[in-house]
Amino acid sequence: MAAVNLKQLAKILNLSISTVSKALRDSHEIGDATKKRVLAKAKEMDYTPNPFASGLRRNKSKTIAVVVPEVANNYFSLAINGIERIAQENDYHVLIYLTHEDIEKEKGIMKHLENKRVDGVLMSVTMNTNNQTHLSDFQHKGIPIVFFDRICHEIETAKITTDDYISGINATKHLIENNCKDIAFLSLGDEISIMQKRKSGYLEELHKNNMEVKPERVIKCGNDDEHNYELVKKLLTGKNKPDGIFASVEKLAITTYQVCRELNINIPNDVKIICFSNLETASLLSPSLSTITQPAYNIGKTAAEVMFKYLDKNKTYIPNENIVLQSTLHIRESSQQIV
Amino acid sequence: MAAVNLKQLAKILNLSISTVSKALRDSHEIGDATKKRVLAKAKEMDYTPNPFASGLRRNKSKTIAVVVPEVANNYFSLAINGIERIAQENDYHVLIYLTHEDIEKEKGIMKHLENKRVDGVLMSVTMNTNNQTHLSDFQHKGIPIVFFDRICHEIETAKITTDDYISGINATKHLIENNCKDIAFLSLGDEISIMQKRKSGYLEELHKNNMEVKPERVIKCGNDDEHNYELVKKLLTGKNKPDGIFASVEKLAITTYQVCRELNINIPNDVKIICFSNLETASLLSPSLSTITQPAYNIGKTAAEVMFKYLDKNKTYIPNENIVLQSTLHIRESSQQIV
DNA sequence: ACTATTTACGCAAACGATGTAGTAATTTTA
DNA sequence: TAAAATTACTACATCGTTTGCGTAAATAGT
Repeated sequence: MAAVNLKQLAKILNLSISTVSKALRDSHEIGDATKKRVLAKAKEMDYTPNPFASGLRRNKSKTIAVVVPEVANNYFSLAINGIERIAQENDYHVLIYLTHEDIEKEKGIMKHLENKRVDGVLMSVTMNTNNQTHLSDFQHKGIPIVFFDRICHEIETAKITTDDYISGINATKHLIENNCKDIAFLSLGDEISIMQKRKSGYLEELHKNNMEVKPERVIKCGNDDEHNYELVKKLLTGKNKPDGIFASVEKLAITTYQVCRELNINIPNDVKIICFSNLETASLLSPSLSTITQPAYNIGKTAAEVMFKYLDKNKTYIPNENIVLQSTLHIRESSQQIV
Repeated sequence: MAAVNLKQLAKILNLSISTVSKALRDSHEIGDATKKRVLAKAKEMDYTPNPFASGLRRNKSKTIAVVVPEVANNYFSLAINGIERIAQENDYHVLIYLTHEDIEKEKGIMKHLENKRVDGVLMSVTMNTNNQTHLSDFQHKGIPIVFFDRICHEIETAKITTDDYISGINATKHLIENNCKDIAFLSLGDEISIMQKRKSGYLEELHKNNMEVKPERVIKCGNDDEHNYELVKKLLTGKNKPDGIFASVEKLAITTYQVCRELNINIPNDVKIICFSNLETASLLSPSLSTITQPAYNIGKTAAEVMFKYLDKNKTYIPNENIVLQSTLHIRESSQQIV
């Protein structure tokens, strides 16, 4: 019942502890016959090395951490799926930490992880992460970070993103092609880079089409869903309504749908909507929702692969590298001009 | 930059390692003045104890594992949310493992966890977990398990579930009240207890209403989405179609929606649908989806709380306990008789 | 004033695995 | 055939913390 350890195995086999240890690690110092004997007994006794002992000795945790804002989110849960897959393949364990978009919580989590509990961190920062000293401090402790999606430009490391700027352009262009004259952009905060990029694409495309860029059409939403609801409601109330909405994240599109339902605004007749989303049921919504869909699973998978590429080589320093995966545009009813 | 350890702290403070250690743990053996001096220096030097060393010494990992079939699933991601919250409050770390409904993977994961890497496991078993020896073996290693939702009756421990039998009755009753004469039940496998309970509720209610219980109306779906699609398509093709569908899990309802779309079957006119689901966008679907919604966040939270109740007392044995939380029925368009 | 007790600290042995440095016995080499 | 090299093992220090025990000095008790 109690876990068997090397000492007990050694005693039973009439060998020294180090011989058993080496045999299990297939060292050349140990004879083949002995190795076989040890392996057999170890299997029989169901021996498995104590991770704390070897972690302490080898200074390796065989664990990575994933730090994300939320898990009850289609994008992040798919990314975690990809990460977990690669971690299992590499015989690694995955710790998960949720920041709930709280920068203080993010700092606290990083502090907790500084003590070598993990070999590396995969993260998507908070919407409020405008200052990165807690991240560079962390890096200087010798633990590598790889960013995905919500990256931190100032930190030198690998960053996995999607083509947010292009997607921003394409989404906006699509709305314009479908006759939108006045497009609003729903942003989630404005600190983080993906928002800047998506917004840049939006602004750039407006500009290219000689459309007026009205600052009040960029709505800075946040983490409080009710407040977001009010913001969107205000946007869609009164005479001066936009006829197109580009939501930078899924939940803001959902909020918009709810507001439209309350205000009896018809999508896409009165207002057209497109958004970044990994919603499975996008095509089943009423009306079906046009999305820019990020390859979330692959983003997670890629982030993990990059991390392990360096961990395998025992490199704690990961040089700057930008890996950009492509999102796909799924045009559905919510953004289409009705003919 | 390199992490500072007790030895270095002790040298700087001109104290012994044990004094520093005890001071940090607020031992009564250490004088107040010394304690203050140590605490201050530790903070200044940013000391944090090595988790492997203390884990090894104290035989405590300060970590729990969550083993679930999927994470890209509204129910489980909400549950994880609740678990993570409680874990953070208790200064614990959360490892996550996905079985992808693969019983062999589940066994492998449990084997990996046997070596005291975690202090406890919160789990929802695979749809195929019909044999529990790997779980009882695990328990006998002295690591407690708490089950949530997909429980294993045979294992003696705490189990957090919802009122699945009652919900099964209520959902079926609701369909009958809305004039359904021939209701199909979409099951996910048939091994696990929640399926048995949901199905029992369904069968019981049919029986109570003197409705014929046709075995072919219980469709055993699985983990292969395409195969499920075919099963549902077959169910809804031809003359002898059911006029009501009770989907035991969210994804089977989504599949049903997709099939209905392909076959041009009108919901709820031709067939009414209700399902267990934590889909945020249930009310935005076309038609809006009637659901039995489980308190997923609270289930996770409760499971974690029960676990910590025992971990705090250093009890590795958790006696049998069934905690049942209530689901709520949300009636929407998909199941309603049109008047 | 002389013995008990308390206070405040240090020593050293764990925890379990790993890896370096040894050491006999055997084999190879010159 | 003596020296060198290889083989197959063991002893032991080490990773960083924790903790039981020991012990001086200070304090209290009689």
